[in-house]
Amino acid sequence: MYQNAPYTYRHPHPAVTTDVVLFTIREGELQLLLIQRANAPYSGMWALPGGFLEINEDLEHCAKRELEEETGISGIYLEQLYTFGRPDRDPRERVISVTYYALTPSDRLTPKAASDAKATDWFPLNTLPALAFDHAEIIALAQQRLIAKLDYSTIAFQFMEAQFTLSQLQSVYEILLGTRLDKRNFRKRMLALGQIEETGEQHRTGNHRPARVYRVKNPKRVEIIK
Amino acid sequence: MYQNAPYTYRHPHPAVTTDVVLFTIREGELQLLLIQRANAPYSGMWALPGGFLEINEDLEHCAKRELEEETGISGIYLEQLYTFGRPDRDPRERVISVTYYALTPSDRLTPKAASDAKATDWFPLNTLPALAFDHAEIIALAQQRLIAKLDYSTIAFQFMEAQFTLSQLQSVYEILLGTRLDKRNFRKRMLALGQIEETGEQHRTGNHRPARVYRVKNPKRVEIIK
DNA sequence: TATCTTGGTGTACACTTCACACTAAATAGC
DNA sequence: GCTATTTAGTGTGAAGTGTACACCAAGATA
Repeated sequence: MYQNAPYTYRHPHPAVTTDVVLFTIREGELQLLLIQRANAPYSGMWALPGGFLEINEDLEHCAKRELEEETGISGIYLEQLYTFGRPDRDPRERVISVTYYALTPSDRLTPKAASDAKATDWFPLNTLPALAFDHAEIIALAQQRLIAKLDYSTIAFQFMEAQFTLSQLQSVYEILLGTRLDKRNFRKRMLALGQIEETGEQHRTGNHRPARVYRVKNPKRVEIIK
Repeated sequence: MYQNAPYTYRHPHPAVTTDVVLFTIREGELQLLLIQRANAPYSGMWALPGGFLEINEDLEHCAKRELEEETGISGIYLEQLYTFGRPDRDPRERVISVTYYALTPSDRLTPKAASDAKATDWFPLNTLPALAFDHAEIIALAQQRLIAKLDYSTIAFQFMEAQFTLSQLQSVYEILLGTRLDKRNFRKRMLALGQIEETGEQHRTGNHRPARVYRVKNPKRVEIIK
């Protein structure tokens, strides 16, 4: 199958891939999206969605394309995480992986069975299956970065639907931080950011007072806050 | 010259390089190290020290090796900055550049004329020469990251010699932030970090009281501070 | 010994963060 | 339709953190 190989270089070149750590909040937990590998190496094991960079493709485009091809998910905001390049991280050849992370609301998902019939599923971070390559390391770094960013950015808003209540937002923060937060202080802080506004609508559910509905003023934008 | 080219792939592969943004404080300014290109493309223009990844070499090793080969500077702590990969960023072929940044005290430098006779020099950030490739963009990002990290890490200690006075440290912060700082508050804050300690020695210079000398407790380590 | 220069120190006020408890509005069951 | 239940929504005081600010100390020089 290499018989027509037309790509020849004077010096050896590594392959370049992108991989995406896509987080969501589901079932009261932080979860992430994995695909099951159909082929060697690591056949049957789970891995981050990702794949090889095309020769005239922007890195971020590659990450988005592979994510969509493998999981059907598109239109989300990616942020570059880190570039992994240990010489032995892929047994086939030298592979440099430029990794990205992203957050999505839990309904936007529909991780449809991908084109090439691999399985696709969400996993809670504390019950991950056996992972291919150095993907466990990548995930650990992504989680660390996500938690750190909670403190000084509006990154958590990316977990929210277009419309949400303050209780829902608080619940997201509580899950991510692993602690309960004070309701009054939380609301004060969120409103003081000036990044969300009331829609005027109400959200009714269950036998209790309805909640005011909010939206993010400029979604797709992660603001850095003092 | 391609006649013996033995490196053949089924799919096209990009080249991978590393580039390093090395900052120092010199002459009361933030400066960075550039090398003058001897060959096309961008011959005669200035560029970040860096070069092609060897096929079995770790990314960070490559960055350190190229830095040493081109400038004679070694033994400094690098941190990965970002990976740049716009398809047209290098006119020769597709090149992905994994960039690093680093800080060094101003005396450790000796940017010796490099092996292949290119010029090497320090430049203040506001009077940079014409830069090759997308290196202006890389430098801008590195500077932004450096300033941001001042706030929540001990990164500035990496500009210091092994021994330094609090006035010298304050001067570094003032140059980086572009403002004057209050002496008492600055000292209080630095000492409260618990990252520096007195050596017991004194630093005498000029006709005034000598200054106490401090050292960083664990150099080579950038601590994240609340 | 007087002058000059940088090194070194404490306190009061403003502001931010944190702890804390009750009323409001809707639903469901009787 | 009244009561119970459940989540939504609101303010204040205390503690802690950050900021502004001025004088004495120690050595060098003339």
